[in-house]
Amino acid sequence: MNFAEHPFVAASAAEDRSASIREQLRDAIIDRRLAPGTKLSEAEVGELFAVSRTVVRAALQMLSFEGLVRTERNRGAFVANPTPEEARQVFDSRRLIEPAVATAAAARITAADVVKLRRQLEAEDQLLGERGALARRSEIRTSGDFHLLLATVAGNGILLRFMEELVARSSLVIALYGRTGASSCGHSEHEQILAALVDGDGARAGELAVHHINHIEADLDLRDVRGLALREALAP
Amino acid sequence: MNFAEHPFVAASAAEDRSASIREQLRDAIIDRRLAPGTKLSEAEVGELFAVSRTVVRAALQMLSFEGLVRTERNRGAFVANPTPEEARQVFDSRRLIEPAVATAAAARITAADVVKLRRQLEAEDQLLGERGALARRSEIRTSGDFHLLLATVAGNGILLRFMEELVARSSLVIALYGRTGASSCGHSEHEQILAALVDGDGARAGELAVHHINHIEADLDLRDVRGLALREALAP
DNA sequence: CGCGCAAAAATTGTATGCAATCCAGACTCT
DNA sequence: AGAGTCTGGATTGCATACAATTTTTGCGCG
Repeated sequence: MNFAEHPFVAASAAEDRSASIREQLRDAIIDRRLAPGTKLSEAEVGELFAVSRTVVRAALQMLSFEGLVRTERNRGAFVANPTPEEARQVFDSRRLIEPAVATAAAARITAADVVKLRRQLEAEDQLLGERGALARRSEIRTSGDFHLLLATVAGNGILLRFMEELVARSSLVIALYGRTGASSCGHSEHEQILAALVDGDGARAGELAVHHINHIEADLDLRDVRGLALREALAP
Repeated sequence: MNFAEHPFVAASAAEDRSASIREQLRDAIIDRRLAPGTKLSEAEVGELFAVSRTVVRAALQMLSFEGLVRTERNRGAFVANPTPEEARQVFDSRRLIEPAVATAAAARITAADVVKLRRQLEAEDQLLGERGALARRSEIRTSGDFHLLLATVAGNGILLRFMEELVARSSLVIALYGRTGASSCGHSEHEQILAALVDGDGARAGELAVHHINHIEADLDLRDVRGLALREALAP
């Protein structure tokens, strides 16, 4: 039952399959097709992607480093289930890093960058118009891509990688604790940030970024309500 | 709540051998017993630690994520050889994160923390007194531990992990580009920062942290002089 | 003497087998 | 019945075997 032509795959080429699996799993986690706490059995994942456990393990290790899965020795890997405290730390970190990223981006942005960013905003717009849970999920991920694009423009590869992790974890947090997924990442705020960037107004871009993050976090319900942590998850 | 002490420690190295190997390799890289560009052959490392290539690969993958080794597909893993540009990015990132860490630490520091930090400073003092290249190397690493301790006190696990990576890469950069390894991490500045912390003066602690990083970077020689990049390394 | 070029050697990428560990459920004893 | 214990099955951790790829070596030729 290992038929190669599976729905996914197709994505990147045959080379570096563990990276490909990592990305697909990450996407699935981020838009919550995989619920937090879900067990990611090596054999099962391997069968799904038609690879051996070896490469699955590599992918899971990467995701573990990113904080998207939690691994327990001799027990396996599970989709991360961030606590409210961890969620706060994620947003604290973003509040620290993103304004600096925005400011740096303002100083380095090029016309080509602007084009890319506008395209990104259009993609958001489109999803915003659509209805349905699937669109909501894609919206969260797409919205995160805007922030990553910004970090790319900023030109600091290390901060970009940090941002990748933070954005991914944010998506997970939003999916978990978000009240109105819709306004999760106010679209107009992205536009305002972009406007500040093209004006070359780094300071304003930074401020807007902070406000933006505050708004996102304000939409979360981070009350400690984990009384029923008897079993982290119940879906095998 | 199985929240293992993340910072260093590593508990007993007996279990999880890949983590143990990762730490030993990291230490070796940081104090430059392993020169940048050195090839880390899986078989060789495995023989050295008496484990199979499987666990070596896991360790190398982790180090690759940390930016301490660079892996090329089908070619292997090499000790990272950061460019001046990467070095600047490391310090830019630290200038961004560390003041916030210091400020947060000032707000949360406890008496027990102060004791730990003082002990750390004493260890630095001792190494500062010793002569020899080995002491210099240990000094760089120990000095970094002060910063990590600070990040632990700050209480944000995510930023702590970022700091771990940044400090490790800094050590590598200092070893590579440092002029006077001795003053690489002015000891008195650590003391000043600690003093600000016990005063509860977060703002001052933050400022001192920035100055401190500036001093470290000022001691580097980051001119682009990589003309002889014919072979990244010559020591097999 | 240097320059391609092909085969061998070495090294990494992946799959698979085995031992150790964990979990679920049946069983026993009180 | 309830609590503890034991055993069977499943899953992970690790080592090893094999395939794919790169690097080196050896050789003939200009």
